Amino acid sequence: MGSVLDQSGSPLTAAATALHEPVLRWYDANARVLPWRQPDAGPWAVMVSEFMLQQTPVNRVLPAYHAWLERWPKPVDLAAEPPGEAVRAWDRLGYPRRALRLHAAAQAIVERHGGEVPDDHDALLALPGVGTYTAAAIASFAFGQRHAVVDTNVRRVLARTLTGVAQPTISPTAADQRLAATALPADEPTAARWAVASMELGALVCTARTPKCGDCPIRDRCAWVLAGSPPYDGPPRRGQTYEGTDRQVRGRLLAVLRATSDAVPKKALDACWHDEVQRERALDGLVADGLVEPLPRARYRLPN
DNA sequence: GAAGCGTGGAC
DNA sequence: TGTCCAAGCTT
Repeated sequence: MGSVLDQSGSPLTAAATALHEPVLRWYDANARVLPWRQPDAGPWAVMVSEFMLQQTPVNRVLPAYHAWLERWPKPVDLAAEPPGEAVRAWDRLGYPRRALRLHAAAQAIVERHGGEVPDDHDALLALPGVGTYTAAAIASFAFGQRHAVVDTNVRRVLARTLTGVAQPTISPTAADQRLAATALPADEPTAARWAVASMELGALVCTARTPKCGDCPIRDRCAWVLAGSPPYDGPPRRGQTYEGTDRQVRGRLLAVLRATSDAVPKKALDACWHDEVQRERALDGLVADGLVEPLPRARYRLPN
């Protein structure tokens, strides 16, 4: 599939290479100070941050992140706890299955890697809850390796600057990965800096809603801006409904269980939602997911 | 490949 | 006010 146009030395590669210097300079001057970027943040801290940042904004992650690492400074500390404690400490970050997977990943790290977060991309990818993005992010941010780190920010930056469209495709594609790989600087340390810098540019300047093109270090070579910033022209992005969904019911049930370490009578859970059919379905789903443990005499708690 | 999975802030 | 969006993963 490798067209000549995708190989090094192509116009696309030249366009990408022209972005590196200004973006790296911009990052050095404008990067946010975030705890997982500090010198004392090891691979475990980076890994915890990446799990929490999957679909949850930075500002809401910060308090949970600090509490988590204070309580569980190493993978072995988390692995020694019941999974329910991870779910409780997850608080209201959302998608609590991530807490379960982070706990399972910590156990796998203890069992397979001597308690140290592995630096190998494939070993990372094999951990529960670690997909393409997170494996590349940990390998790049924590270990300085050269990987295409493709999240929604990077997809948007590349869609605008190189493809010339207002928004990336609705879901990630193999083409995104190829484009990001093409845009990656050749040498390892520069690639690692580019990964975090291009992501930060997407988070702070090249934003989804109202991009701050006036502050952008590469506006003079952005394909989208040079094309006159044409509006999004693609299939409608279906918004997520939430009110009345099983998700909402699950959230309410779990909120009750998080609030106490005691076994909760089913009657207390029944008060969460009026529709019995939906309520039972949601509760069954939580049990099936391992987020809730049923006990004798119609009682429930977070898993032990 | 689509669907399912939380929660809250911003405009 | 409702819609969109936020460092995705799993089945």
